[in-house]
Amino acid sequence: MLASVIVNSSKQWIGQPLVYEVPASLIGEIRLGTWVRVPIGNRETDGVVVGFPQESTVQNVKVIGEVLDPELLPSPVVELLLWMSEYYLCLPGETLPLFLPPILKRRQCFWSWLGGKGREGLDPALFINPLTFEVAAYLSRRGRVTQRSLKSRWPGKELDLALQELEARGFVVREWSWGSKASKKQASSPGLEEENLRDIEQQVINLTFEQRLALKYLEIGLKQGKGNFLLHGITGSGKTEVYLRAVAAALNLGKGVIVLVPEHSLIPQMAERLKEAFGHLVVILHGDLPTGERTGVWEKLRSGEAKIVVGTRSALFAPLPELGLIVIDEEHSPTYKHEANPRYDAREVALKRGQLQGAVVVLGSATPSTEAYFLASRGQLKLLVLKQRVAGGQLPKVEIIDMREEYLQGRSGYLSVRLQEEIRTTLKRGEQVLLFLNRRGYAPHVTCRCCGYVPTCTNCAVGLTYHVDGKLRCHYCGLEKGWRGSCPRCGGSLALLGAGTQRVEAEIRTIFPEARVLRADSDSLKSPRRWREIYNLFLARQANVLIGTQTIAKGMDFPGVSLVGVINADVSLFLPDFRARERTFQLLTQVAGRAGRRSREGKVLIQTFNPQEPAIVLAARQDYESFYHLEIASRRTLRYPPFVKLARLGLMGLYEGEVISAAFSLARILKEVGTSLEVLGPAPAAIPKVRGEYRWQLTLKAPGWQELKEALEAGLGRYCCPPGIKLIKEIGPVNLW
DNA sequence: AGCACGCCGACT
DNA sequence: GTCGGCGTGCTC
Repeated sequence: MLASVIVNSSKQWIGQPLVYEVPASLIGEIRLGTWVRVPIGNRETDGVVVGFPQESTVQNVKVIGEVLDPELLPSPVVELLLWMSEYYLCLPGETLPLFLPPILKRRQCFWSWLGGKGREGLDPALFINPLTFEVAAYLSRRGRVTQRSLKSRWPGKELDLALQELEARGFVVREWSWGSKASKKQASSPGLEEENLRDIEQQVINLTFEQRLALKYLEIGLKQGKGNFLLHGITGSGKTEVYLRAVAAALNLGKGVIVLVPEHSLIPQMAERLKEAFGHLVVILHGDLPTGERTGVWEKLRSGEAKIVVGTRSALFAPLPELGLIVIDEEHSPTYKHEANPRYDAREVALKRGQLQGAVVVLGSATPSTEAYFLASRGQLKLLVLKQRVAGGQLPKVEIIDMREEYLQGRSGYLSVRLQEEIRTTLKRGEQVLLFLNRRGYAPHVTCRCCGYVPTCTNCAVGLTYHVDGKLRCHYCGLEKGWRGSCPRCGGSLALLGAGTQRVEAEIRTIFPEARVLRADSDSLKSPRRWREIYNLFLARQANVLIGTQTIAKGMDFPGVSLVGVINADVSLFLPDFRARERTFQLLTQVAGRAGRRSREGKVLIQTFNPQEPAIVLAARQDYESFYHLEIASRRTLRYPPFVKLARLGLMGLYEGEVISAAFSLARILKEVGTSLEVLGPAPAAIPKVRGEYRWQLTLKAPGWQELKEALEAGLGRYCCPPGIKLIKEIGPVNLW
């Protein structure tokens, strides 16, 4: 019997699994996901079993030495690992780390005596092997002994045979557990507080009709162990209540739950809601947890001590052996795409994991991705709709402000007269204002008035942004440059153009000196603690104006806010990305949803130079369906997802000429192999140079994943990547490159 | 990690 | 001509 094993070579996992022989003594002990000790070269290391090939082309197949843990990973999780490696074109050894904690802790193997009291009842003649009697006598005295101690007492192969004989005849049983402390048998009750569950049950009365209907579908799915759903609920419609009730239903079936949120800052509020209901069954998992903590959480989930994990996309790989439900909140968020190998999409992986483990998958959003809504229209996701706002909250009044007119009237600031008026009256009423701007820093464009010189980053070939501390910064690599105010080329004066969060903050402080202003962007939020501080200050009304970027657009619930201003709705609209309009629509809809979440009527002002743009007009009307129909028509016409499957091949290197010629020769090969493959490019990447490396790209279109993969395999098989060039393979790219 | 192989520069 | 620097790649 053979096993393929992902082997650890020092700190790295070898990409391609290696084939070993399973010794007769370990057959039955080894399955998918077993952690084993194996020989490699002239030494030993550990590895994870990921398959059982029939044959091997390798001559000197070595033999697996020892089982370190029979079930490090649940089998379906190993299947998921292999599927991901194939789907995203990477090696299993690259995928494995996603599924493992930073420190692998070994469980101990124990042998427990079952066969009656003392050695009196034991007859040496009962056993074939003479050692067996001795071992039996020893075990019957001690009751429970680690394998390690038996090995030290009886070194050599004989012991294994003795234990095998005892196990086969039911005298002893093998157990795996942590440490040497006496077995703490508690696996019976999941530890769920009955009272809390009852609370949850009672809350069903307070659900709206739509929420109850959605829940009903989810419960049916949970009972059947299958079903994929798109929960389309406008902001404030109570998606979270539906999630909570579905979680309770999954727990009642003895199953675990994974809840994903798009970013860090959103974990606490989701976790708090879940902890209120399910207490210590809830754990948090994300990339920035300290190593030890991450390992602890991972163990709790694996052992069943914890059953609900809340986290960012990496929490999708939590080792839950019994999985009932996966929730992906704010499903449309681009953060669900991983930007390193393996370049997976958490939404796709969640659907696959659900299928492999018999779990229900719920994608939730107020503004679903075009792809998800399309799947729903095809019946591949069951659409659940929440159109009503709960607790009498009203949709805000949205007003679009045409900034072209402002400028025609000779105004030069970044706050329109109308927005200033509204800020003034809002502050007078003692209410709060949220200002949204997608750019940090002070001025994103710096240009010489005389010769047109633009200070750029030497590493990244992008323009530098001026910051209030008097420095020019690159927003890609963080490079800082001093500022002299004059052009280094002609000595002319440099103009500061465009507005970032700092500039808007300055403008607010000038116009409203009495306002208490807070700024929330990645400059002011260096640490998650700082974000928490700002959040709490604003919530406690210690400030009345909050200016921010992305982070404040998502999920934040400030009851005191009655005015939301979008400074420049156009920034994201004209990016060279087929999803630019969708992003703009989503962003504006989410931002608008921040106003008037409670009973107070809210107002939203959107400043734009494109007041007719459908993404803006329809966001203002909170009209998702109309936007979707426009968008899906455009995707069909232009042949973009979901009508085709995309891939991106990125080439990086220190010398531009080499990168370009590599890109062209790769393109030529792909054009030759492609029957159903459409090759776009080569073209320089959107950011053509990052951290000193030049980047070119090819975009590939195919009818589906299968065709894409076949063409890529054929093409890349014939392509020899020159030294000094890095090739990045990405299936289903989501972000600009 | 270890170990082989391999391709350049300094030596006998 | 050979010896040996350590960069790169392989380990079933």
